[in-house]
Amino acid sequence: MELRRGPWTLEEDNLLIHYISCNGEGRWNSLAKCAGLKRTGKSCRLRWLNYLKPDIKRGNLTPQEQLLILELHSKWGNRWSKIAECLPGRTDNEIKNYWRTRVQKQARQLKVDSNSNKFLEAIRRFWMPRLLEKMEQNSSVISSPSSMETQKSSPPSPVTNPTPSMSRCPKTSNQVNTCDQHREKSSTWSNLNWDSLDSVGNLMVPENAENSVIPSQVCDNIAYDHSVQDDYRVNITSYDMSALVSEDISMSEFQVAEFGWFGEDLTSTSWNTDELWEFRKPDQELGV
DNA sequence: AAGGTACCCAACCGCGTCTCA
DNA sequence: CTGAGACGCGGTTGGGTACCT
Repeated sequence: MELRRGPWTLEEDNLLIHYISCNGEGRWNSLAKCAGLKRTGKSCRLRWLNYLKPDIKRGNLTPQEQLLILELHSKWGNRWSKIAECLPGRTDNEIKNYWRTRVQKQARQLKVDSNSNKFLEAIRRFWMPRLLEKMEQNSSVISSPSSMETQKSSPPSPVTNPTPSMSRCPKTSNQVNTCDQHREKSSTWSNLNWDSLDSVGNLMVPENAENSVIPSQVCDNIAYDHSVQDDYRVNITSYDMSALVSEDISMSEFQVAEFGWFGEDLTSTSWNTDELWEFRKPDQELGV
């Protein structure tokens, strides 16, 4: 029998869902045959785990999820499945994609290794606090959680949307995107402060940034202290970020190539205001 | 308007580990 | 113990879409 490859069709999704709902998952090779799917067991498993499984959370990663990913990756490295265990409803594939497309891109532009201490410290000392600051700002203009627009995490709907089209939020006009735009800026990082952030948290990048490095004396002297408890799954919302925002290091000590990432997330991520409030409730557990 | 580019993400691939006969 | 099949993980690719020039 010739095996099918490529994108799954609605019919295939329905076959897989129906079979698993009746017989459970596992034994993927035989499952594929019994369900009448011309797919490998591997393909069926992947489709189920990454897309069709009912408890999969759709939509962009919330800021707190992003923070958790950064923190866990600094501890565990590319252990995507292990990291995914701490983010209910998120798949290792999704987290891996996030890391590769967002985080590693920033590291490349900084010309540092995404696993280096320098990059980690840049994240922890500036991006995370800045993200939290943005969250504070956003929450302060919100009158009440109940009035917020709510984005419910919805299970995949293969019947109506087997392969959802991607949607990218348009970039704001003042967002920094390209090296050409960077070259237009003449300021130096020694002059950089938080006022260099645009309205959505992007850092406005100076001309000479691409040749700059983060001073090692700054990063190397910092003891890397993981304050996160091992049981991330339980403590996902009680993660204390206060230490991150209380550090007294000026931005001018760091020289970076582009910090568009968190700012971009703040605009492109459809994290909702309910989640912001949830993030501020220290004792609440997240979907565990 | 059209072509080029960047981005996102679903899906595939290779390989290591596990399980069981 | 060993070999085969199943499973799971991490790396990579390719297609679709949005944005840019």
